[in-house]
Amino acid sequence: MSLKQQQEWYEQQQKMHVAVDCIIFGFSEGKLKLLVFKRKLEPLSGKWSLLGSFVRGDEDVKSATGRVLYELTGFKDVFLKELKCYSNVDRDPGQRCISIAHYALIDAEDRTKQIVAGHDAHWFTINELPELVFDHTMMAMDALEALKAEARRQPIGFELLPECFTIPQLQSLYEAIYGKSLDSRNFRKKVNSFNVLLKTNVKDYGSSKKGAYLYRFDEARYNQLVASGYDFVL
Amino acid sequence: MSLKQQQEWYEQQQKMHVAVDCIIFGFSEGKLKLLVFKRKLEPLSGKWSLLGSFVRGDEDVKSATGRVLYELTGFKDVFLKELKCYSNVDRDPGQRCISIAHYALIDAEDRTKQIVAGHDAHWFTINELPELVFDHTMMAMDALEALKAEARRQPIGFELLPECFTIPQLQSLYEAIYGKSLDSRNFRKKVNSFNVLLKTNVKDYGSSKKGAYLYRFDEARYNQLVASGYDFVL
DNA sequence: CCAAAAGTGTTACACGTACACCCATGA
DNA sequence: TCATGGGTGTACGTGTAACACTTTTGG
Repeated sequence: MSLKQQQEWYEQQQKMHVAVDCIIFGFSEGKLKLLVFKRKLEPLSGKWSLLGSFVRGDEDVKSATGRVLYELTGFKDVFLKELKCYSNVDRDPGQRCISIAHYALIDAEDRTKQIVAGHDAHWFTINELPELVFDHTMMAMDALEALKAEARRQPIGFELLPECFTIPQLQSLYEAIYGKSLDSRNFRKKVNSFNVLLKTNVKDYGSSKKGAYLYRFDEARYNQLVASGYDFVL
Repeated sequence: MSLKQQQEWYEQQQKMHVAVDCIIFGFSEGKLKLLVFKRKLEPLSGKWSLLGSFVRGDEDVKSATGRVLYELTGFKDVFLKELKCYSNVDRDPGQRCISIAHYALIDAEDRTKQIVAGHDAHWFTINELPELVFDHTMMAMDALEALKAEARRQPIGFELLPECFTIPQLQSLYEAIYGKSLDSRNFRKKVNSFNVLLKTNVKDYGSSKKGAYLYRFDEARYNQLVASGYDFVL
């Protein structure tokens, strides 16, 4: 096949819109939450929707997700993991459009409140999600499953917490992810066995009179654990 | 935003070619293998390549993968699992083109020999792979990692074997996937504990004088195990 | 009778899991 | 002083991993 023929053949093939959608997980008030936005485009303008965008000609899919996440939340270097490609022929009533979904883990407490207000966005607890446009509800369910599965392979829980956190906070995060309560003694034992926590001398009195010690985590050791594929079952 | 504006906006967005590629795993002669094809298109015509195709307007991504797999190998209802979306801007020197890769598990012994000959294809042992076009080598490496990870979650090993197989065959398959040797007593104990094997009275004398009993697996029990998310660590 | 692969049990150790009480503090 | 959440140790059972010998049969 000549180069010209090849170019013609490429042209014959149907092109498609390629979008990205992002399931944004956060953790606040002891609950696992999802950040969803009021859609600004027809069709279904005004309905709740995941964060999304079309992929530009000069960026790859993950960059596109990172870009739109940055544009709307100001967060950079967010934990982003590819979930799945959604490609049903009629998933978008506008035009043929496939979407590659990623999920993101961010610290919801932090600066997000203003951002949320400024973009018609809202944090919903995962089991109180409103109806979402298109196949976004499916994406959210799939992402939750993936998060559960991933939580036992990697210590991703930390991505959802602020820099300093208490053990009870960490435990309640894992309880929220797994949807069941854990024994605090066994939890501490396990977490300590990984040697990824650095105890500070500071106590957090936010949720008890006695106060709980704040920890930060040991990045080096943490990355080492992730790289070695350690199993993080809690 | 009006419907017209929305349509215009959709149109402004760059469309892309959307392709699928398929990493086809097989198991024969005690080795884990990959089926690769001589590329028939410029650029890089004649080089080794994974099985691929463009996605048509009337099919989703997984269907497209299934279709091209069927067209070239005649296999239907193959185990297919989405791997990852490859979307580097310059991954295809022809045009901007993203590709969603799946991996497939098929019984390599079976009917594939004629097919292979008829399509300029070849089974390569995974650690003797030739150079592949574009980012296909990366896809193959990623697929192997994913297969290893998946093998401990689901009893996918069976997909790669003929209907009847011996325990030593099954063991050597897992040894090939994990890249290490396993203790035969522990292996049998573990496999038996799943109750997915049905012993036949037939022996296979292909690899020993004594002969090894052939087993088939219990579909019902197998599907039940997969559904319950049982951990299949060997 | 020998080589080559199939098949079979037991033991030690690690890890997961269940479980109850004291501590520190603010109200 | 009491209510609330933080923090600690032990005992038991399950599952994993290490280990060697007998059986069958074709050449």
